[in-house]
Amino acid sequence: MNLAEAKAQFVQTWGSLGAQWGINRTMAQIHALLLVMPDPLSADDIMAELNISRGNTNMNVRELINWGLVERVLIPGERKEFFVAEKDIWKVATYIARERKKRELDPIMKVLQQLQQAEGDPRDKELKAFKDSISNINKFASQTDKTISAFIKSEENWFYSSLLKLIK
Amino acid sequence: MNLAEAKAQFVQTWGSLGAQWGINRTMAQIHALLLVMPDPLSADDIMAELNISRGNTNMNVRELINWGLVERVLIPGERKEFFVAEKDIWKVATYIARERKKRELDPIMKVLQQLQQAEGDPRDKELKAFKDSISNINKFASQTDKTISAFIKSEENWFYSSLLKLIK
DNA sequence: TTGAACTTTCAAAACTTTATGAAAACAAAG
DNA sequence: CTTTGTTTTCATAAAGTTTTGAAAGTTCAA
Repeated sequence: MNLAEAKAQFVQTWGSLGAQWGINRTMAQIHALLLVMPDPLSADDIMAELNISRGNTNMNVRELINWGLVERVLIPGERKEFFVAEKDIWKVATYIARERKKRELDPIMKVLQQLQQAEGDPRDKELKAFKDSISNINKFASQTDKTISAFIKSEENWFYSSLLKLIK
Repeated sequence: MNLAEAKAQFVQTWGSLGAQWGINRTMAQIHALLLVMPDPLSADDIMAELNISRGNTNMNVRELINWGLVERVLIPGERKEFFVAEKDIWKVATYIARERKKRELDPIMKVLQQLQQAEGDPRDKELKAFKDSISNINKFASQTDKTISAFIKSEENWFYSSLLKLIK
């Protein structure tokens, strides 16, 4: 397998992986393409490389920027905008963790809190069983939340401490 | 909020959460319903409770059984089949982890192995950059794989050790 | 101010996934 | 073997998601 083939394979694999997660195929493919390209690409480059429309490119690049996985860069003398992906895979993982926590874990924890307040006769066995189930799920969710927060934080600290070294 | 409302809310929330993951909405709703019901339900119960068709019920229950999240139970004197969900949320988490590892992580690791073999002039800078990227992703994937395996294994051990206590 | 280069939006079309329900298959009881 | 209650399958319908591309919007140099 040569370099071009390998790159294409990577883009395609990352794409179908993304699809299995909540991320859409094109968004994952654009991310893969940028991950594998050392230099910034323009919207036109991405369109040509992946054979997708301008609108599609624009939409998905914007979403990647929202997730913090891709950055706009300006190249002096060029009018177009260019894009690069965060290459440090640990950072990528923490950005994804942060985003998914926000979108998935936080909302369910909120609902679980409410469900614990379910009212009724305290001697009702069914009610008791329900509250127990919810309480267990709640404990699990809190534990998971703490773990993810710690993971995200560890990466942030790493970032700030190296920033500190840099400016000191 | 009374018990019935709380249950309905839980089923609905768990359902939309599942949809954000790879799991489909109905599958997650059936799971939630069984989680919250102390006694086994039949296919007809599920159909009535969630307003879905027989085919849909059958398909999604089967998938839940594949994942190990739900079990068929036979009730003496009844001709129908009944279903119960695993209620221990930690076990649920490990079953899901196991299934997702198998479907998502294992295949990508296989591809990454292959991509490291990409051929070409060893002095080519681009090739070198590509191999470096892949190598980093690979390291990350292995680390993740180990962590998940450890998690799955810890649960298995816990299971076997309590089984042992039980029969001893 | 104009117009060329570029980006963004959005309604409609293409595509993908999921659900339905009638029919087939199966299994227990008579 | 036949009837009856039940589960499974599968072609088709419905719902949901993603993509397209043309039009509107923006920016900037001249």
